[in-house]
Amino acid sequence: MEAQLTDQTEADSPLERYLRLLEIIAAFPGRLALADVAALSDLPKTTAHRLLKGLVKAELASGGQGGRAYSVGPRLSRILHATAEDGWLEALARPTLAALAEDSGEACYLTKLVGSRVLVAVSQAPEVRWRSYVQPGIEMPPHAAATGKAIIAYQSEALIRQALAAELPKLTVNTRSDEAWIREEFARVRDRGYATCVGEIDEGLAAIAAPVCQSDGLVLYSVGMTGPLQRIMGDKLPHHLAALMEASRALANKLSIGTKMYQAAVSAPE
Amino acid sequence: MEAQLTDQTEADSPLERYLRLLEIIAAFPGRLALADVAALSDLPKTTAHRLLKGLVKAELASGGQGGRAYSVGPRLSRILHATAEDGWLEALARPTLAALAEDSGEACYLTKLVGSRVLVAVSQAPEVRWRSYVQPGIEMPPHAAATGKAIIAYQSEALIRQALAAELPKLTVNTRSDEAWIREEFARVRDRGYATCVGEIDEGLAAIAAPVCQSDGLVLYSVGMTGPLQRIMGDKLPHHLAALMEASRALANKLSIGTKMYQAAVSAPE
DNA sequence: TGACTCGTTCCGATTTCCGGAATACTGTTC
DNA sequence: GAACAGTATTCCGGAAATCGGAACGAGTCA
Repeated sequence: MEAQLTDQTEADSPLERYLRLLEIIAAFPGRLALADVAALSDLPKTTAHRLLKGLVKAELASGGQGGRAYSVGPRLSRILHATAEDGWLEALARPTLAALAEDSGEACYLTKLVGSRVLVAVSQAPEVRWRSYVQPGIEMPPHAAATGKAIIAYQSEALIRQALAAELPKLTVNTRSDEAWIREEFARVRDRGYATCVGEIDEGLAAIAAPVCQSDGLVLYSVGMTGPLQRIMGDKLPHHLAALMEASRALANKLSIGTKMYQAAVSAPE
Repeated sequence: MEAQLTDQTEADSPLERYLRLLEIIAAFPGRLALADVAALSDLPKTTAHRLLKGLVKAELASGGQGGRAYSVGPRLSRILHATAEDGWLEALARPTLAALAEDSGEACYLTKLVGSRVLVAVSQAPEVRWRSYVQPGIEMPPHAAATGKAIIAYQSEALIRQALAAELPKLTVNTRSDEAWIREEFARVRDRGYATCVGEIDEGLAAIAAPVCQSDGLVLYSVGMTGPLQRIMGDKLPHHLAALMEASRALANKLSIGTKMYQAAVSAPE
């Protein structure tokens, strides 16, 4: 072997190999087959195949099976988004949330996906009066909360399973904890484009929520509105829904630019 | 053999463990010590320590040594930036590049770091006439091109070594391929804040380039200007350099908005 | 000083990874 | 339809990495 030059290269751990492959498919997203990856990485086809399968299973890469065109999976984005201290997010989302809260007179908030959990990132109560307020940082149950459903329903099967593996408490008589129903509910959410919560967390409270879709189709955030059941689900529901969907679109626009700038800037040199 | 039911016990491969740790430190950046990570991940201290060291060595995480506060490293950002279609980048950079090209009358372009290679992301020729045009997507050699030097000179030792491990062809009589000289050149680049290429790629061509520095020091892009040697390196060089540095600052500003919000939010109590 | 916690190193048992050889699955050509 | 090229995928013995309990230095508080 001509191992003169490769000799000085540092230890080639399995982790390093995974990352090298990931960088290769990241450089040419969606246009590399197994043979290409193997050639570019100087690895035997067999080894490249095994490593790629590992990357796909970990959701770091996607494609592979039959489609034979690998690209970067959703997990990287999820990790980087989870790092965000919510300062910049707040600055971008606050105006939209404030307008939504003012228009509806209800509490509105933005949630984000952290691992397989859904946390409140930014919260905004309407000016009018103290009605309700959603504390930033609290966790939204994926099977009951509108914002929880609105995010989890759009995730990969692996992440959905992970989310549903957690304890799913029956909070009220309306709460459904059986997986079959929850999956049907997720299908309804995807079908309608928004999620609801009708007395499933608190008997008198309802909520509606919409996913915030990135340009690449990933859903890492959702925007929600909550209040007394009659006020949310009454005559004004169509109006609330229209405003919510409009807010979702506006946020998608801002966040898709803001997150990319944030990703460029995050991480510390030393 | 028939392990259909054991299917639900997710395989806990080493890669999966690495990622779980990474997600944990991503969720609480800069405030977790080893013991915390071990507790949150349900792993023995020893194992957590070993895995974290692996993450740090791979530049997926940073911190660790003594500082006892882990956070997400620069590598994830690099990978995600490599995958990003350059649409948003183009929208942000095009006006600045156009102004620079118009002012100088030369071809100007923005390059980005992809793995350990430097590729042209956005290119802009001056209106005046056909002079030269740099094709987006082509690779810039790290030892000869001004834009290559301007990015690689600011990277970590590991990435510099990786970049210089590639073949460094002697393109003209002026090209230097010996590592000692290249590292001195990188030091000069860091010292002056810009890079040059004087007939090192084509005998009659010269180029100048400046890194686009994020406010935290990370360099993922550089902006360059190229043209005939006499026109670039002649009397107008000071003017070109000033315009280039100004363009670099303008681009850095656009890309760093996220960081400033982040820092404002982080400078909190405790 | 002693008790405590922290990060770190050591090392045998265990597990995973490695990659050549062989196999299965396409779609194309004659 | 048979032969063929080009894929992706499985098999499996040898090699190498990982695992984590035990033990070690360094710092801290009482």
